[in-house]
Amino acid sequence: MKPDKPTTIKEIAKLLKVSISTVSRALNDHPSIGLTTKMRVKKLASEMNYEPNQKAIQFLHGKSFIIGVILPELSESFFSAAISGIEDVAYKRNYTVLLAQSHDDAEKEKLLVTKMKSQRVDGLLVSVSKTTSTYEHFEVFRKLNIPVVFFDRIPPIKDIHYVRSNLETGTLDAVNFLLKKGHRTIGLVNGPDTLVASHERKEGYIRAMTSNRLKFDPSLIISCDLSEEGTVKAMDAMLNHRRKPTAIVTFNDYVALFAMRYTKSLGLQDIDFVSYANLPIINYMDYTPIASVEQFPYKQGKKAADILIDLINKPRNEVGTGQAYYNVIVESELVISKQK
Amino acid sequence: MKPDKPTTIKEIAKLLKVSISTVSRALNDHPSIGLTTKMRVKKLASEMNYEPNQKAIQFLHGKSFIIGVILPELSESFFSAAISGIEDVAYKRNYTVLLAQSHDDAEKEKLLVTKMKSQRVDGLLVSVSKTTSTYEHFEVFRKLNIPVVFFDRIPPIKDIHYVRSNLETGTLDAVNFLLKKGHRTIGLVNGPDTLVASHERKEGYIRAMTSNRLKFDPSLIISCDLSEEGTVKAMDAMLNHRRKPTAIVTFNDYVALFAMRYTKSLGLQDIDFVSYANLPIINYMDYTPIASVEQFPYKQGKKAADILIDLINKPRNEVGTGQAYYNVIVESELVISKQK
DNA sequence: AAAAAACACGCAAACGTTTGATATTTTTGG
DNA sequence: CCAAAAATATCAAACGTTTGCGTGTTTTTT
Repeated sequence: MKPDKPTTIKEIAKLLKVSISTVSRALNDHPSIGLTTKMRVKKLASEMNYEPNQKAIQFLHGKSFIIGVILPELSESFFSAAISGIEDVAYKRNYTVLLAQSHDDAEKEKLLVTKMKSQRVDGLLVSVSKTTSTYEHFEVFRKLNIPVVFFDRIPPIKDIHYVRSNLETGTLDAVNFLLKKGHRTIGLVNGPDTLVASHERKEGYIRAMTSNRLKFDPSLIISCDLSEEGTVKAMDAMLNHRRKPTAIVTFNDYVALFAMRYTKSLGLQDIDFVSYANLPIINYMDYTPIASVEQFPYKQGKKAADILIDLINKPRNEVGTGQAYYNVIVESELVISKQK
Repeated sequence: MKPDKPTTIKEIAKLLKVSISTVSRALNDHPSIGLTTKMRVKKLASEMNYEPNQKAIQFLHGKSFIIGVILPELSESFFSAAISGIEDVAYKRNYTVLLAQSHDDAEKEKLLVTKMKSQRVDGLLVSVSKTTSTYEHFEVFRKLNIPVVFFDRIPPIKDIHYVRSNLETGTLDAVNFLLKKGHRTIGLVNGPDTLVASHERKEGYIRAMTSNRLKFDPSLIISCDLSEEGTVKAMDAMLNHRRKPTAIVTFNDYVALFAMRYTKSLGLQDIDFVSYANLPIINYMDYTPIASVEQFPYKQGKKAADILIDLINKPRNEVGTGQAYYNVIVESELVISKQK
């Protein structure tokens, strides 16, 4: 067996003594090719294991059928779930996925954006890194009219397409759930005030309290830096509060774990925890939150990819003519843990 | 701002009134272009935000600078770590990564292989799905002389390149470690006998015992199906063994968790566990194995990608002329947990 | 001062495919 | 049986870039 170069349309044409264009059209079921020729061409093509050279095709009409995806960390289960959603719609709609992780490094992210550009991706899906503070590197894509859709971690700028989850409603549900269980003093171990996500949790918390005609006590919301030490410090404050909470909402599952481990080490067993994210690991924990706000990363990924591909195939938007931007909110939802 | 088409070399040439080839050579620092022209060209190019059209280049010399990666599940931390390794070398060596998950579905895997082929990847990195039992779909690549490197889950066929870990030495270390701690009766909750991985663990176990002049008791190795129920059943047998083990090696961290949870529920606290994989989650557990066999997925990914890219750039191997295959074993290593 | 070397640049082909315009053949209807 | 219509097939351009070869200048060498 020779080190074959892949079969080309040209060779098929030569062997069949027809023109190149005939072969091309035959393979694409063009109406102006006779049935018999079509058959002959297709037969030989499959015999020769012909596979159209996508590079040539992509080059020809300036489309790559590749979407670029830049996200911070695949090892975070949120993102690995999201990428599955992205992949699934991409493959369904005949695109392939060029993947890259920024590892939460703004510089790496910039570099990746350039790389994506030179690979001529048809569109870009981005969840920005934690350290990213400027956003001009995405402007190139705007100039080239290549759509960019942000998801989950979206930059604080105007006129962008994005998909994100709304934690406010999830938090509302969470607090309502705890209220219904009879809790009256509910703490919130929140994240840094700088995060939008912290703000949403807080708002949801407040809405739940006030809509139940309960007074909202700001001192029951304590921010932490999400580390174990930070969590412990926050929990200390929480447990020494004059109104000691009987239930606590934590910023995410890790904070919940830290907090639960700490309360347990103090011999406290009677605090109910509710958390966010619903990581798979909580299924393996000894003590788990009694409920979790699920953000549906798979769904978010799917939605984002769908929008991106829609944008790619949408008739060219004239920039300036009051472009519409997709701003999709995937509602979060409270999931009550199966009690073991 | 018009909906720009990207700048081409041609436009630069026209504006500068030089030939296309001059521009091309200038940009590539070809020696036969004068310094002044080079400067002028480069200046204008960057002003016009020129970015070479990779599609055209790739098409021209039939190289895509893309490596395809097919793996079962990104949500498994082994693979998400591996992909980071792959990515890192790929980017370092100027390749990009086309990613796809088979979700352990053999059919999907086949489809993906086809897709990768038509995208004309320069090479393929594969960890085969659990359900894959035939391997002809990879033969196409062999015919086209596109290198394929398997990693971790490698197919049982000859003449392939692969990178995998060797669990035998890790197991050896693990058992030795337990022996040194004074344990004399050590159990092994193993996986299904059909897995190579189970076999390696068993061999390591046996080697450790015999090399320490201890009699090897086959009844202390119990297979399970890796589910929670299966683990419990295996543990039951283990705990009712006439020689009740004081230490147990488990097939992986999940089995360890199940087993530990079960022993704890029985009020047993004095069994030492050693496990495999070293998942990040064990840092969050209440009871953790005292040591873990690490398989270095990041390193494996890196190594595999390096080999793949080497193969891509290696002068065309004439098939038939006694080709050499890379068979790399990444040794596993025992990691002793930091005691909290 | 003539020949040789060095330098700077341009021409045109090639990569594999699609596609609008055009040419050839077959069929149809009168 | 002929023109017109329908069916079938071909031609050639285009996509953006690289690169071997050729050619016209300048500079250096003897």
